[in-house]
Amino acid sequence: MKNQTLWQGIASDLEKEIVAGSLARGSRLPTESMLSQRYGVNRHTIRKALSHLAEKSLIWSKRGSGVFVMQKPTIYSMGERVRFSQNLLDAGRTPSRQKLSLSQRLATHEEASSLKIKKNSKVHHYEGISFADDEPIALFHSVFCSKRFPALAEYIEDLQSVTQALKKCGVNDYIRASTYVSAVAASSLQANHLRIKPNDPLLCTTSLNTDQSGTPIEFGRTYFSGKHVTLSYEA
Amino acid sequence: MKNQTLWQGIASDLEKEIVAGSLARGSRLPTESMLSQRYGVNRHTIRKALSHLAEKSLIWSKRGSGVFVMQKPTIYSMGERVRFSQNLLDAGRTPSRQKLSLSQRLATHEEASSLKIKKNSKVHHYEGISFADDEPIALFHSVFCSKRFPALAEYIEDLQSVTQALKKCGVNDYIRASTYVSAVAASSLQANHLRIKPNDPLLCTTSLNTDQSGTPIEFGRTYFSGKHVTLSYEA
DNA sequence: TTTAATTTGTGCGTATGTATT
DNA sequence: AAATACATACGCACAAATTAA
Repeated sequence: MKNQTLWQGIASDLEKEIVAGSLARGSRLPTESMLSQRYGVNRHTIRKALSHLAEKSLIWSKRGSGVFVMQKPTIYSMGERVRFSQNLLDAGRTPSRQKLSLSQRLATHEEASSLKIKKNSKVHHYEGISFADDEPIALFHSVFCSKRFPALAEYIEDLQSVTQALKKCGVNDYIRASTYVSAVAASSLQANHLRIKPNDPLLCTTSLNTDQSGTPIEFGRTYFSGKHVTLSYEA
Repeated sequence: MKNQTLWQGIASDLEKEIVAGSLARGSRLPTESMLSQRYGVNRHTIRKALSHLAEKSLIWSKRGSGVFVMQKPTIYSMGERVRFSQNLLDAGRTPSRQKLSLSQRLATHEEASSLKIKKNSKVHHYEGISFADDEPIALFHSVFCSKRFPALAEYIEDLQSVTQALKKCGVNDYIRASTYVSAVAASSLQANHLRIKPNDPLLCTTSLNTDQSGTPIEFGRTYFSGKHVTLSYEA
């Protein structure tokens, strides 16, 4: 480990602290000024080291706020009932969602056949970003039959929860009927939203939820950041 | 595209020149000093922009030499006769190889069964890096039956070519019998050799070459950098 | 609600080290 | 051996976002 530059030494030093746990996951690092004093180097040198750790997705920074240690990959359970918020709470994370769009449009062929509705039926299209502790971990978009759930959009808008909105529509429970998983590379747009790099691996799940009678309710795709999420298929 | 910082504007400017072709693939960029004069900014600002383009694998820099535009992905043909050098020459690239190791050891079960030799037979193990225009594009390792080719190692050492070394051993032609392709994430060691980031996608090919009579000659794996190589299966 | 302090981000200037030409 | 070109590092100043008073 000789012949290291200053920033390389500092970066590997901080990395050791992170993997050892003395810098806890999710915690805030000392400020750049603090670190530059501690190591006796210029702030730019600290920033170069931090930049390297950020590239490796070990930390992420927020202007005006601080630099934070990335959380461990989230284990996302894919059982019969898939509930975003509960999954994250179970993993000890704080869930939140950001709406990107919520509108009505005509169903695609794939959507119509999956939902078992007529082609060119109107559907609610809900699209957004899922966060865990302010870290984006997934992009989702799903469609619901407008005819069956006329007021769903308003409920989602108010409640910020698909599960709660569906309850308002009389659907007290829904079941994951099928899930397909594939691996794709992130587009630049997706990468931007998920704060990762383009072409980073994404887990793409295509899923269909039905009510208890087996009638399709929701069809959608979710792109999980491969760095942050591990899908789990345990019973 | 408003509200851009200086380095962002310069980076997107240079990126446009690269994709448009006015900065040719493989060519050298103006020096950082030149660019800082051209754009009327400090050299550090140029370096920040270049650093961003390097992260996107659009350019790469060599200390003391210059900054170069990355080559296009290499179309690597996987026809009946797979020849590393000829493939690259066909693609207009300059091929070279760097030996990492060349030694003898016992064949693994997989290698022995593929080469149709007895288990625990000795094999030549040849491992290295393939370059195109000084850019590493693949890691390879392959094994040959030591009993059949006793002097192969010396020939490879001298000739730096598997095809030529095999000719010295009396194999004037060999044929790709089978190729399996999968996608894996780069280990840190692989990433280091290929100048990419850990977990970047690699194309892993497992292949078996035989002579004209169908007798196995060479069994090996090659890990292509997904950024630089596209495998082609055209006839 | 407004203000002030804090913290990260951008940018310039300078100097020196190191590898290549 | 000398010039060139990228890499590292220090110091200063200000902008932009956040947070706390």
